[in-house]
Amino acid sequence: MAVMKPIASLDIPTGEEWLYEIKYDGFRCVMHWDKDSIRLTSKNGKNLTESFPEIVEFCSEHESTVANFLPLILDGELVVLNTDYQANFALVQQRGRLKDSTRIKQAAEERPASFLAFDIIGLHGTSIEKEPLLKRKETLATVFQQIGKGKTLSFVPGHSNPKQLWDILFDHKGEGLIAKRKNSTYQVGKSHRDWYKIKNWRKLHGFLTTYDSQNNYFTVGIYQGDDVTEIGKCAHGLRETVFATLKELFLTNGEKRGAFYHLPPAICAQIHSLDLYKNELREPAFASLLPHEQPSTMTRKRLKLDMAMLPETIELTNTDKTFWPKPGYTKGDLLTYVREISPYMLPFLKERALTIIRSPDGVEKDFFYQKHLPEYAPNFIERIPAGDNEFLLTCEGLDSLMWYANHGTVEYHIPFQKRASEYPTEIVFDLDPPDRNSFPLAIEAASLLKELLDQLNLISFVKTSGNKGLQIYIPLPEQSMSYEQTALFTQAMAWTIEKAQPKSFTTERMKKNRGGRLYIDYVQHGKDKTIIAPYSTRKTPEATVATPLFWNEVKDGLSPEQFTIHNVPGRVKKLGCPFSDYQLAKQKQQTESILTLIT
DNA sequence: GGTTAGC
DNA sequence: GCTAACCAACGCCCA
DNA sequence: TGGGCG
Ligand SMILES: [Mn+2]
Ligand SMILES: [Mn+2]
Repeated sequence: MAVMKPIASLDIPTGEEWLYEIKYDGFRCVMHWDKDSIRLTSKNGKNLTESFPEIVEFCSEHESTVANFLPLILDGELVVLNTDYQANFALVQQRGRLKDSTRIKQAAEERPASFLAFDIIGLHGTSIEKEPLLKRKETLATVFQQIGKGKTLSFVPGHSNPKQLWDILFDHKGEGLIAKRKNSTYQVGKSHRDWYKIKNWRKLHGFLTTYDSQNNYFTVGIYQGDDVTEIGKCAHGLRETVFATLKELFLTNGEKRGAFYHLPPAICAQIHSLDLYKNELREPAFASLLPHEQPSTMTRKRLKLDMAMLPETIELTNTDKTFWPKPGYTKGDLLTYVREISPYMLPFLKERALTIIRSPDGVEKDFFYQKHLPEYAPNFIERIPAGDNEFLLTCEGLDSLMWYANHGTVEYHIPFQKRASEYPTEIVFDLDPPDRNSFPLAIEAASLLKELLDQLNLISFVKTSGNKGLQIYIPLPEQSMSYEQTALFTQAMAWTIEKAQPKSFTTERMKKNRGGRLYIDYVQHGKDKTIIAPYSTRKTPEATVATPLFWNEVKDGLSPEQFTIHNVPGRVKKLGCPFSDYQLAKQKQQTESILTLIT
């Protein structure tokens, strides 16, 4: 299926005539949607229909909503989304390779794909390629008004402010932007000057070790300790004269082995790349040569920081300082973690007054709680007045999060209500075993609680606290219950659990009276109480994270130490965020059963 | 981590 | 100019 | 009222 292809560009074209879209990393795909017939075709003509049954199923179910438009042709990107702004190419690629329909079905269940439509080129069976882009976008919007909101099939909106869009994209570490001329027609191929792609390149540092005279590629290496590791091969991006000089250098001074010419680490370069996947750079290209830099500085550690794309809004200090001595994680690792996890974590921090724990010299050194913003804090942190010329802490975006992390914040605690609201946004059960060894008690209690909540038809979520226990969330619709009501419910449930297994569970507050039993901390849910935020790091020796779980993970073998700043970002990308449907559940939650129970 | 009193 | 000291929460419960 | 608790 021949499609209109964007032309690579290093900078964003600006002006009134341009419309901007998020670029997603997936399969470029055209959807032919006719009555009782959905066909997905890649840009190379490959039929993808069988590989993405969830898309086909969604369309079939919603066919009646678009009956008036059929047959229609949508152009878009077939993706597996990590977040609204970042797609997971590795996963969509794996999906495309699956042959067995059972395995395809399973993958569609675990990580469902989305078709993100950015253009419509056929309507009522006739081509509308000659209509201007803005008109096609309007048509597309009309079609999607009928289909409705949904994750499986959605609409990529155009934006007029590229700076704003780039900021969002940067915060989410998205793939890039597409700039499209508003009045342009749809022209297959690349012979146009109307669509440009601007990628969100990571800029990393390495040295060149080998020249391959067969294909003109240079191998990029870095130091890993004293050893040199190769991370990719690079040919494009240099001016012709520079490239020729570089080639000549390798040919004359390099040690020849077959078609290869080797040099010891000396020539340094800045490289553009989309990502590092399995120690291999994706789409690397030269940005520039760095004649004044030392190859000894091009280390694995520096690569990690380069790939993290930490915001440059504030100066990030002491990135080498050890914060978790036991596993050897540094402040740089903390900053990298919060940067990576922010799209998943920020929704739970926004619009709430925070209580943080800071431990500026690492988790084994002095720490303190903080609820008020110091006067010297940057202006981009929103201030909630709290009398006495004091202001409560807020965290509305990545820049704020980075500022907190740079100040040695290792824990983020949040209240159950948003600022300027009296109503809890969720009910949370806090299950505290006496120690890590008793974590199985938390698994037991959580499973029991889950059964009870299921019987009440309540949607619940579970996370590790990152310390010793588990916490169970019941999202509530806006202003649906008061704290007085939720208190009655948490107390009733706590007593039910305690009564069910009094030898294992207790609501006794005094530690000395608990006798090795798990504490059902129902007091912890209330106004002005706080709970550790999802994905917050913890001040534990192992650098554990308060980690959202899938309910089917709550079983023997689960333990809090399995989830650390080292592996949680990867876990969330691979498995998805178990709390991704939290907002949806909040809307759908039926609280009648709770209200009945407490009256 | 940032600020400030004291040397 | 440097170092050291100082500062950075709070509400509820019950003996 | 202050120590325990989170
Ligand atoms: Mn607790
Ligand atoms: Mn310090």
